[in-house]
Amino acid sequence: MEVASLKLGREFYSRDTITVAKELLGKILVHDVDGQLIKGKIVETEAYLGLIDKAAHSYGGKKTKRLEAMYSIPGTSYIFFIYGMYYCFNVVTRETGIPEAVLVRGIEPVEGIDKMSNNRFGKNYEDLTNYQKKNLTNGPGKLSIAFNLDKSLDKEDLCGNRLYISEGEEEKIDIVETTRIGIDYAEEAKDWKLRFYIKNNAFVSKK
DNA sequence: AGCATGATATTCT
DNA sequence: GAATATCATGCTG
Repeated sequence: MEVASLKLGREFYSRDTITVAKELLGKILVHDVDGQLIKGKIVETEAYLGLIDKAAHSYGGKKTKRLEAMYSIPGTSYIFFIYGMYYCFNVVTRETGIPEAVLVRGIEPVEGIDKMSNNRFGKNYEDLTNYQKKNLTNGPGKLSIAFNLDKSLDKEDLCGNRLYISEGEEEKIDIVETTRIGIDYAEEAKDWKLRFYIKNNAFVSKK
């Protein structure tokens, strides 16, 4: 039985990107893979501010085939391929046509943990080493493998039934604000504090 | 523990 | 042809 009210709607995504990045912390990412649900709590995000942000792919309003998702309606997924090996999952924000997004960098497994561990390491969770358990979903490339996220889910509507985000538990979340990862080339933008994570959470990629 | 390196392919110049 | 919003591995000490 579906509890539709728990799913985040268009109005959640069509707001200021920094607000969305912070409020995504503690929410639950859900991927329905042929009826089998993979769920995890979002614990780390980064905001990418399109036009003015040299770290963003869409800096200056650049438009290419790969960036189509960023110019789509808020609540669209933007999944890009990087370093010849990994996918990164983003959530498009703001009004349609403003190319801003939030990168999800860390997730704490909630449901379907054996599916995640098989996607990552080819075995069930109980057979993982402690090192593997710790590294299951603590990074953008890693969580994409665990959640089966790839190019086929680029431009997917997160207000649909295949891939979406739900409300988490009612809880007080202690947010740390700091600089983003892997964008040393971005000049002044590399010092902007646009990375947000839940304090003391084990699935944050980097303190 | 922390650092250096290599893997790998799509995208854009 | 170069760069890349990363990760795993294999050193080092």
